[in-house]
Amino acid sequence: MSLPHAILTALLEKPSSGLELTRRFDKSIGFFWSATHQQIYRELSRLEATGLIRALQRTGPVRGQKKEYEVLPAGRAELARWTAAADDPRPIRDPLLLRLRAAAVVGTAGLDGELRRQLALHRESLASYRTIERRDFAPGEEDRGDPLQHAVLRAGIGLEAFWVQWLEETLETLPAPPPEPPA
Amino acid sequence: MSLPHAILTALLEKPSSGLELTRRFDKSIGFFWSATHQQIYRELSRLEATGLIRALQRTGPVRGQKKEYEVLPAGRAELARWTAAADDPRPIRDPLLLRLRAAAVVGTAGLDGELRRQLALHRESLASYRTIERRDFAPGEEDRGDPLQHAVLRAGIGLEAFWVQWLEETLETLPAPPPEPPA
DNA sequence: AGGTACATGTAACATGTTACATGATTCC
DNA sequence: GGAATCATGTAACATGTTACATGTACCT
Repeated sequence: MSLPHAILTALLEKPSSGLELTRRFDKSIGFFWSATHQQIYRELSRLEATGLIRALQRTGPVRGQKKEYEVLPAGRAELARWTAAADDPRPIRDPLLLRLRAAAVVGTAGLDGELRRQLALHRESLASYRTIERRDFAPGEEDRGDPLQHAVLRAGIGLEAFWVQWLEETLETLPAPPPEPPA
Repeated sequence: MSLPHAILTALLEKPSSGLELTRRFDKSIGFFWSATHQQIYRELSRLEATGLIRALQRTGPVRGQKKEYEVLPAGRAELARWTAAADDPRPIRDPLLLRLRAAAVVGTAGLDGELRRQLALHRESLASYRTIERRDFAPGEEDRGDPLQHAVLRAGIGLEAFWVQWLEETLETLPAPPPEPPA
């Protein structure tokens, strides 16, 4: 039950329409909770039906016309409750680890290349998070930025850094792949 | 599409019935890909229908009677293909990070206790993974255990260690919670 | 009038979760 | 024969993904 709360948070930060939310879920919020516009519209309808948000006044509900939502007091209360509620950490669930386990059974052919590919992608993510950190949380300058938002970003950086290091180590333990045949 | 491949891997390691698979998904495989028995039975039916596995001979298909499956050559081939296929890393998707972002908007009341709870749980997981590592991958003793399986375990250890460290850091940046009222 | 971007939505399906139903085997 | 355990399954629902449908606003 995270998506409704993600939307409540986004709407509290700034009342928005479905499409605007979709764009924000492609950027900052989407770094740790992605959602498509179909999910967002479905969830907006539910949140409105349960009285946690409401649409800002409009003459008639016409398709194709922008519809902005804002959070109602009940929505803010629900979000505050959820923020501090007991909820166990998500168990690890990663297809790449599954694939290593499968490779232990069916062989490592082609695995080396895929691990290098993943490594390159994680290095990219890591670099982009670090750029954001330098931009939004520069040290010294009188603590710009919310410390909680900084903690979230540090989590992203730490996780990407972990994967980079783990992939480098794992590539070393892998048997060398066959050399590329000359063209 | 990871569950079918998780099942193929498990069945290659050892042909099993649905319930036996369920138990194995509560242990080693489940550390990085969990599944309930309902999911497993549903997927076993599909894998059998698509010719990747088959049930070992039985007189009549009776409810309540054990049914063992084994992987067919097509299943092994599909697993090998999937192992080395290009598949982008899973984006981060963690409700706890969402909750921190929400707390930046609705306040940090009660957050401290929940972070400490999460920290305790991650410390437990970390300790249990390290115990397994000492047991199955003791150094020196002529490289017992598959290096790929060891890499998977190192990922679990690294991720739990990351969360422990991150939670410790984050708790320090949090404003102190109100003192407990005396009983 | 046509194209493009904006904006909201439906439909169908895949995956994951929760609750419940049914039968077989073993032990007392 | 009743309880506990083993074992397979159905049903209903929640969540997430993919493809498609419909309408508005603006520019040329």
